Formats: sequence, structure tokens, C-alpha cells
Amino acid sequence: MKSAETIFRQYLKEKGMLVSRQREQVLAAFMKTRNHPTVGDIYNAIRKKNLKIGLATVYRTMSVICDSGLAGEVDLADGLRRFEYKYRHQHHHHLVCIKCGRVIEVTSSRIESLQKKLARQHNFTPARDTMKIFGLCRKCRNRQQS
Amino acid sequence: MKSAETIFRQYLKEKGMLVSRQREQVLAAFMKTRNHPTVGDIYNAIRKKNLKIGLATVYRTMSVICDSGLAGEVDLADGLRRFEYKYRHQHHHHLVCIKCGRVIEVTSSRIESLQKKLARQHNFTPARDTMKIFGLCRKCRNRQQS
DNA sequence: TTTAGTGCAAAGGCTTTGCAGATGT
DNA sequence: ACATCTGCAAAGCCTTTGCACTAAA
Repeated sequence: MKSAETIFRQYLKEKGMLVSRQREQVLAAFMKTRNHPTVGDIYNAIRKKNLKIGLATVYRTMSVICDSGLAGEVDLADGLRRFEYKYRHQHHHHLVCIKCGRVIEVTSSRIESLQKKLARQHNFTPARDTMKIFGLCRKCRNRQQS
Repeated sequence: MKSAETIFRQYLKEKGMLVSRQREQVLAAFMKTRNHPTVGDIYNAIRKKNLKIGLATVYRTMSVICDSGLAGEVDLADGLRRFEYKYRHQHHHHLVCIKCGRVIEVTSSRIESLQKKLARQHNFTPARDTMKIFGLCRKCRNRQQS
């Protein structure tokens, strides 16, 4: 199976876009990041390695990576542009800890089918959906009790 | 049953806050607005009536109305602060048309209970949740076919 | 009167854009 | 070589804040 890097290069070629050092670094940094990085997270990760890059480039490149299908935007209700890995990654929902920010990914085919049913009942053609539960993760709940 | 206006006035009194012309106008405008207005929507609605108000006041007042429990913030994934009526209004989810912006509110107790179950399975204590399905409403789907 | 609220404009925070210089092919 | 990309700084947007003035109670 093709690596994300290969897919990305192919995508760039197809679109007549160049494979630049920066684009490869942004993809690499994004793939190494746990959870749901912001543009700033990725920018800082690259900078920490003393690699020179501009913030605008990271913004632009993340858009390209999203267009390529390797990443998708996630909204964690903090007003920041966040991303998640999408390649070979099944559709899922998020449990977001409002204390520590930890995000747990969950899947539920039963919820999926109920969503489809709801849409059908309202003559609505679904394209994408998002479900998030905000609350406290186990660690933060325990910490709060003590 | 108490009107929202009464609730709001009581809330202000309780908190030692004043009942100003602006606060009453913002509440009135918010309650008259269909769907999920932004601060700008409410500001414009008031301005159209030739009532003088500052944008900052609308921002501040909507925060107060949210604190009072009469309104809640909704995130429709467009980066704007949007609100919805919460008083005597049951928990629901949204079908958002990506063409015309129309929002259909739906409820599903089955989804609610699946959400609770998911949280329990992950040792997560839920506080609030949101589910949105983005797609095309009936009108926009038909319009697109023609 | 006295304390809280308002309006304006300035400041903030994140994101996008314009453009000259740098770079991939 | 030549078109695309990058970096910087400026501009854009929405939202929040500081402060002198105004208005509730």
C-alpha cells in the first residue's frame, strides 16, 4: 500500500504543483503529531528542528494536504483550525475533555445509521457529519474529586 | 409560565446588573430572529429600526443572555459566534444545508442514549454534546438537479 | 449620587493575501 | 528558463478591551 508521502507527491504532480522542501516538511510534521494539531503546532514542530519555514506556508500547505484527501479539518470548538489524519482512517466521532483537551476517537455504526435515517426523514442529503461529546476524561474526573 | 423577558430581568436583578434599554433591545431582537443569528445579525436588526446601539454592546449583552440560560452558543462551522434560544427548548441536533445555510433541528432519543453509552464505555463524563449533519436540504438538492 | 453600562476606537488573535525574491522541474 | 512557491509584512475578520461619557436606581 502506498505511503502518505507517495500519495502526496502524486497528488502534487497531477495538479502541476511542485514538490518543495517545505511541503514535505509540513506533511512529515503533521503525520508525526498526535491528536489534532493546529497550524501553529505544526509550525512550531518544524521550527524546533531549526528548519526555516514561514507561518503562511504552513497555512497554505495544510490546505493543500486537505485537498489531497490526506487530512481533514476538525472543529474542536476552540476557534482554531485543527486537522486530523484521514488516509485509511475510518469515520469517527470525538470525546473532547474540557479540562485537559484530550480527544478520544470513537466509532459507532449504530449512530451512523441513525444519522442516515434522520437525514432521510427530513428530505436531507447528508454529505458529512460531526458528533462531539464534551466532558471530563477519566483522569480529569478523578483529579477533580481529590 | 414566565416570559423570557421576565426571566431576564430577574436574572439581571439577582446579579446586581442594570436593566438597560440596550439589553432589552438585544433580547427582543434575538428572540425575533429565526434560526441561529450572529452578533452581526442582531446588531443589524436593531440598527434597521433606527435604534442606536454599539456592536460591542451586542457582544457583551449576548454573553449575558447566554449566562442567564436563555440562549446558548451554536457552532455552525462558519467561524462565527451564533446563538440559539434555549429556554423551554429541548436538546436537539442540526442538519445544516451547505448551500443555503438553512438549519433543521432534529431530536433523537436513541442517539442520545447511544452517546451516553459511548461515553460510559470510555470512562468519560459527558457534559454537553453536539451533532451536526452537513448536506443539502430538499430545495437545494432539487435546484441542483435542474 | 453612585455604580454599572455604553459607545467608540484601539487592540487582539487567527488566517489570508500581495508581491518580490527564491526554488523546483 | 519559467512557472510555481516561499517568506515577509500587510491586510482582513471577527471579537474583546480600555476608557471617558451616559444612564439606571
